[in-house]
Amino acid sequence: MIVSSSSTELGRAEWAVMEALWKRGHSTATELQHDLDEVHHWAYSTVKTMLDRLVSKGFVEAKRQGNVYQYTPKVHRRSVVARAVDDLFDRVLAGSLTPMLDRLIESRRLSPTEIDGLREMLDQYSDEPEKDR
Amino acid sequence: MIVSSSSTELGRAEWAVMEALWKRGHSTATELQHDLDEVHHWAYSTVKTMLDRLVSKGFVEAKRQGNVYQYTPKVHRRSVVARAVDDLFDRVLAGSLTPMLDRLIESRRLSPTEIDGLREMLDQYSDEPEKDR
DNA sequence: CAAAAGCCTCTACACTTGTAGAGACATGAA
DNA sequence: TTCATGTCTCTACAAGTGTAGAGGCTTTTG
Repeated sequence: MIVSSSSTELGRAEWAVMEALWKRGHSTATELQHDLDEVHHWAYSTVKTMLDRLVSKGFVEAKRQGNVYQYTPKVHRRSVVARAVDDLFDRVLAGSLTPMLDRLIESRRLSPTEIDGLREMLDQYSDEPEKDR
Repeated sequence: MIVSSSSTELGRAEWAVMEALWKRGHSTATELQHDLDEVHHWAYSTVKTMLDRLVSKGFVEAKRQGNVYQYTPKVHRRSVVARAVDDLFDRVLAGSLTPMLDRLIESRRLSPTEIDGLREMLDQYSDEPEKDR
């Protein structure tokens, strides 16, 4: 097959597929399609296309096993999330962070536990020497 | 002119134009094009297209003054940022926030001042009663 | 007035993303 | 062996996004 592209970004649907794949660790297209079917009613070929695109973007690895492909994430969720966050910064916030943090707080998305965790991180962070910028 | 679309999301270039417009408060296409020219070498018509798309998306208002259009933001930066942040959450983080905060810290994007600010916000936040979820 | 300059409108095109149908191949069951 | 079933490959298409050229009106200027 010849699907080719190479952007670094994932669309919504692609994310959903990645999430499903991360959840399973590795999987076939059919399995994923079933998993995803609970939420998104995508045809097999839709999921397959997504997977193949993810492969050409380097997020997923495909190994043929007999006549079936096993797909495996090639990247950790952490790092992809990191990229997405960075992306939002560069793209949207362009340097000014506080509006975002502000928003985090405002929208009540932080659980008390998360707040504590964040406090710890902050403490830790301000102890450490500053790296760049 | 008949450019029509209506998604709620802004692409990179659209963001850049919005930023430039917010900075000025209101502006003509030509002015914006000049402003943006320092970073992005966009043709006049490129900027104009962006503006018109932003208008049909409801982010910007266009008023004809004589033979020239004055463009004005119809939405506050805050709220658009908020939307973008929410979007990233729903799309990417799907509930688990800490990786994101983690990332914030990790990437050294927080200035000491911001950290202090954040501390304050956290304090304030944990005093307030919890709203939903 | 004629030419230049400035801003506008139209139109277009390539790439990305979401979504999927149609037909091909293989493999197990009748 | 033939058929059904599972899986794959190819192809396509619409909407969204980045990018811009070409040509048209109007206002300024020589």
